[in-house]
Amino acid sequence: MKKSKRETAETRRRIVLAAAEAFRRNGIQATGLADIMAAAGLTHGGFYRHFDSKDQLIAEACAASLEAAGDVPRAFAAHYLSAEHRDNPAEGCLFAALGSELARCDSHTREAATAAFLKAVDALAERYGRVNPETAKARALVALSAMSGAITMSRIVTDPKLSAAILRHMRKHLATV
Amino acid sequence: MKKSKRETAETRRRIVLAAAEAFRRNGIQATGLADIMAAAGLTHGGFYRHFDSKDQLIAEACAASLEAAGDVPRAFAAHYLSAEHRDNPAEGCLFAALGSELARCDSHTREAATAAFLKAVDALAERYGRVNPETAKARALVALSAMSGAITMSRIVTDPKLSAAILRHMRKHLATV
DNA sequence: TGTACATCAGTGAACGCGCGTTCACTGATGTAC
DNA sequence: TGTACATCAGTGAACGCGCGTTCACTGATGTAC
Repeated sequence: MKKSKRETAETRRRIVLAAAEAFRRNGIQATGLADIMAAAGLTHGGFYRHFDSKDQLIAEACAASLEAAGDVPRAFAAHYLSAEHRDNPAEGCLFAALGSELARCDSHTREAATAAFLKAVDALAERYGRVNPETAKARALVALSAMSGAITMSRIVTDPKLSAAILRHMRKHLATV
Repeated sequence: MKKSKRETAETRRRIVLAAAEAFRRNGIQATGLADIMAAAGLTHGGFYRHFDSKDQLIAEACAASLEAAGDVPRAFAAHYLSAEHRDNPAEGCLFAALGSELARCDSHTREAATAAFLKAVDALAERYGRVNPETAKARALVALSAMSGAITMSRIVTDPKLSAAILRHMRKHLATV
């Protein structure tokens, strides 16, 4: 059942994207390779034709999640701090979905995360207009950290009103900065 | 080898505290019951004389972590956003250490977390002086979410200077609010 | 207060299970002639 | 262009391992008389 090079590359990509979603939805440790392979429409035996280890997939899946986030869109904070984002971690921000797990990942994964974070910081800083670049970058650092913390807290809390209040007040707060 | 009631209660407490530390240090899923029992100076077989399940221990250990945090001390933000706190998750804030894992825990655990978060919000709000209570509470919500996000980001990032900058800028930012 | 007995905290071995990983095998693909 | 063969993506079963959980057993404790 050998596949063409193009099919092989597509399969590999499918596995990475399935992993990126599953990790954000259920956590890295809680997601088994068999789950991911099944989500990609395969059996788990074939995994090692594409990757050396689960750790390698983790690094690539996280990089893919961060890449998919892309540049910071207009009205970024409003969308980031929405109930929709809170309720759909699988399609949302990696830092919010996996923050504390990410902090314990190996250096490959954390370096990918660092690069993507810096890229997001720069993209956001550019939108701060006519302040000096250092100040803009500092603001962006603060805003991104604060936003990911707010989404995480809004997901932990069991009271829906409190959860909504966390997002609403953080939105207002960042609008005034 | 039956133990006295007092000894039994002390043992139970020791298990909970060992779990609270181990969970924050290594993550909840990554920490085995045998690890915890060994840290408490016991063999793993005795676990079920004290708890019904790992989930029950998770809830109690998280509650203990949150309780140990206690009231919001003076110069709270400066200490919370320190390199020392960043480098010692085992003795630090539960939300920062386990945020994304906590968001996937059962309702018992998340309710304990919610109650403790609200308590911390109120304690911090009181320190905002002469603004009206609602505004103070909103500020406290924002500050606590932002701080936990900043510590988490500072732990993910591999560049020490960037990590320090995240904490420094968040400290400055919250000082001006 | 002293004795006989039921309780139960803790031990250490065992359980089933799911995990990451490996492997023999299949058969379509790509390559060499 | 056609044929023969090596490659290798994917399957499905198996591996060892560590996990949460259970259990028979031990012996000090607390209780009933």
